[in-house]
Amino acid sequence: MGRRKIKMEQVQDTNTKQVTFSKRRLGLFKKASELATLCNAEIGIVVFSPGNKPYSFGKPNFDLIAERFKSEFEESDSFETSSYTSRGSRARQDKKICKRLNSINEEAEAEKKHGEDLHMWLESAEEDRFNKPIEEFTLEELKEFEAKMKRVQGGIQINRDNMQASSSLLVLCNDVSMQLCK
Amino acid sequence: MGRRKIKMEQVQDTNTKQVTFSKRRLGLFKKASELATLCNAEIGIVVFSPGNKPYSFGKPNFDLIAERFKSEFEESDSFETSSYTSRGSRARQDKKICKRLNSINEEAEAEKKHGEDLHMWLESAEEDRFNKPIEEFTLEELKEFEAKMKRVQGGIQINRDNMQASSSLLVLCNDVSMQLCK
DNA sequence: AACTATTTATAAGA
DNA sequence: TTCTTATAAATAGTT
Repeated sequence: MGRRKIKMEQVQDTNTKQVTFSKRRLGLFKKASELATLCNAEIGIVVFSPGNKPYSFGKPNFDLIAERFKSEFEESDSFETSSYTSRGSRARQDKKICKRLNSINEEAEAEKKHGEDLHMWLESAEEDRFNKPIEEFTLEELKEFEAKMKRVQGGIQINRDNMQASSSLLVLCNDVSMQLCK
Repeated sequence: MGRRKIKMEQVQDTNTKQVTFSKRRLGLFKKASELATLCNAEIGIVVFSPGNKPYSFGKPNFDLIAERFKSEFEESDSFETSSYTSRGSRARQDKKICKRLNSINEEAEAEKKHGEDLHMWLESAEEDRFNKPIEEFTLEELKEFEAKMKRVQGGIQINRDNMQASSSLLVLCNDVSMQLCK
């Protein structure tokens, strides 16, 4: 997409890489915004630059949720009025949310679980559904699958609403990290 | 970017919107993949379709992205916090989330939704647009897995990144909701 | 699912 | 860094 076609590999020249990152990050966010608008979709993106600076994007309902969180935080710190103090307070709250997510991650011991997920999935797929398209899985089969997932992971529930809630937290973190690092 | 320029507003026709979503979500993920490759950047994306189906993308994987949140916030926050005050605030947040989760959790639809969500998750593994070198699993494991999935569904190719992202997200969601609502 | 006419993104260059 | 522009890439409407 430019004067020349480029290889899909890490750009070697540091400066060029930085320029490419800036341009493409903006492009990506624009695409995300369009997707959200055109399709009424909810999107959250986090990007860490090669220099490890975080950038994020979120649209649109998650922003509202994030706003709610912010309001709550500010409410709880109503005795502090200077913007400096407020920011400190915000940061503390933000940290707590992310710490919670993090501790969850540690507890999960992600690497191991991934392996177990894979094996579980394999087992489930193996049973008797050889030529069945995914659309034909019955609710019973799906429930059985879920039961197996639970055994492996000790209680996973695949629930859309929970996912949304969690995503809200993640996106809130994104939003926060963007502000902190602006 | 097509036969005609379109207005940046929600697409009205349901079918067209679905097609647009599919095309653009893939485009977005491809862009994200390129950005990650070219600039050695880390990226995480969560997208909910208009039908609330979750899709995600992560490179190198979702866990690492989440991990990055943690370190960023610990670096940015050197304040000590009164646990009393934060607990009050935290509790309010928790309550809000619980309320939200509960309100959405309608008994009548529960079973159906559950089945649909499982279905979604299975579907999310179908794409193979962004293959990456294997890190967490051995090549043998992946090949075996892929072979089995193909037998089951007649040609599914697993996207490791997407699967990991989905898996991680599920783990996060589950644990978050458990902590918040119990 | 494919296919193009067009629009959009962007690699180099200024 | 910001703007310009030639070209690659994405995609809206079509088949």
